[in-house]
Amino acid sequence: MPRKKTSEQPASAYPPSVLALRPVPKNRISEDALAQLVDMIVSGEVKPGERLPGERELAQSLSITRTSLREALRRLENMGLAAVRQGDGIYVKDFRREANLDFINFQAGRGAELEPQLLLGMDEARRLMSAMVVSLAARRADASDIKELRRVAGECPPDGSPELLSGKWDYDFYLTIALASKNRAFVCLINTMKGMFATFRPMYSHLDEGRRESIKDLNLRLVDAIESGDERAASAIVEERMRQDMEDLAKRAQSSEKRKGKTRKAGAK
Amino acid sequence: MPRKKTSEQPASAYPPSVLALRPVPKNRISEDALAQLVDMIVSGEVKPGERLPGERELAQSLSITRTSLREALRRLENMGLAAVRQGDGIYVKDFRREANLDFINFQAGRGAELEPQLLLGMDEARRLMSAMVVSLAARRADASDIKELRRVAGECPPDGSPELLSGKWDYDFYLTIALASKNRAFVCLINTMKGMFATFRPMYSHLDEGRRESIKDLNLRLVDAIESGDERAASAIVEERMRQDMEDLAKRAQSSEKRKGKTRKAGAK
DNA sequence: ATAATCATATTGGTTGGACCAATGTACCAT
DNA sequence: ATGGTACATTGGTCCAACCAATATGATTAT
Repeated sequence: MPRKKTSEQPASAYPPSVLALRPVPKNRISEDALAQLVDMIVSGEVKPGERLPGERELAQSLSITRTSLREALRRLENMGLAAVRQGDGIYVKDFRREANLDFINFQAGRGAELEPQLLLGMDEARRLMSAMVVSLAARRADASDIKELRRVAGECPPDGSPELLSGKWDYDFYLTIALASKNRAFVCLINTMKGMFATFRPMYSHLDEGRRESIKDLNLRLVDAIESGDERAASAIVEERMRQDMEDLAKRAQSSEKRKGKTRKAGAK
Repeated sequence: MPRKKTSEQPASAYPPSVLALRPVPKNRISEDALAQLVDMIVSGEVKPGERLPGERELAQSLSITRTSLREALRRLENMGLAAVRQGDGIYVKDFRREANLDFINFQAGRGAELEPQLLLGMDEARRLMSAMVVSLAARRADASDIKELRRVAGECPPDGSPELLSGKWDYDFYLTIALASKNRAFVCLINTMKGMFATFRPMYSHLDEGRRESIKDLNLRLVDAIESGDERAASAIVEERMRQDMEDLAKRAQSSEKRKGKTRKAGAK
């Protein structure tokens, strides 16, 4: 594609498509390899401290080149799952102790079946951190922030709609809140949690339907609370709703757990 | 190095070295390249939406191979600073809006001079999130957690010692707290914040000296509060100390700001 | 015996260049 | 206008070397 001048690029200018189609997973081969490596570690197939085969052998096992494998390894390192040392080898770390949010992000981003314990932990973290950001936003939001918040909240699609289900919308709303908190670290935090929104929204969508208050109304109420500067009220709105969701989810998970007896392993091999 | 059996590997078995030497930056070339790209973006040398030169040209400019450049690009993508699209090109994203914690982690991890605004935001986030984890730990820590906490806290080196200055020790302590919170997502959070401990501890070390209570004593007091299960008291200890630090830091930053008139730019080029 | 030194095989790090696959552009047919 | 098509450009992958660090074991010095 020969370029001409290509001045700018308005970033995300989505077509007005109404259909809800998955964006088509344009796999990068290193991502697939990475997923396999992660599964191998999380499933316990390889244990902490253990030494993995060399890059050459690993690449061959995965039927890819060292080049691609290395791209995967960089991220594996970054997630805190492995340590790669020149002249030595690739060592598995204890992910229960050393994995970081990039790991969670990766797992949430793809379809990976998460361990129930981790899932509940993520949800709790999401609840507490969201409340925190909301609280800060209530303290610092100025008039233009409120305006923007109300705009985003007003555009919230109806409960159950596919747009909302993608979690993209929750993300947009909370990103706006984070921007209003005037703390860029929290903006980064919300961005890191992006994958989590996509993970949880579909889980709660069932609960949403037939509820007394639509998400849109709830969020508009939240904006009001933020505008009034009442930190406690604002964070309480978030806490309350999310706590309800969590309890419902836990209840359902519990009964579903009972139904199948034991937890399945997610490992590959 | 011919292998034999290599059973396990006790992970970090540091020699009893007393000297405080930097671990020697064993640069991976892709890291250097990455740092340059990040600087280019953060400094505003290239703007959001803008299109970067192709991989081939970019690699040549950096005097590295495409292979190495690509490893850097993967992380640049992961930090939320750029979007790479096959057949199209590499586009700069708006880091103020889309960067995530991996970005902060990277910046904090190296010496990068952080913008004061971001620095204060990070500190506030650190304070709030630490208090949150402590609060949860107070709610859920069991006897063995307390024992481990007390052990780690007891080994805290004296204020001003080089060990403590590295931030590694703060990290260990808070990781133990996170483990006691029984929420693996928070364990991940602490791991993501690891670089921040290394960033802030040296800043506060000046304040530590000549203080009424050593860090060790403070933390032992914190463990007591956690043991008693008093969430409020426990988180209050953290909040109070960190708030003090923040205020002192802000005060100092302010006067230092006044002294030099304007903020320096950290960009390369 | 014990400790220091050295040679070496192994392993990750980097290179250069080739080819595959996706995509924007411009041009053409309808 | 609309839709198709050829093509140049750009990222994605592969391959096969060579460089650099390091664990290991034999050698040598003490």
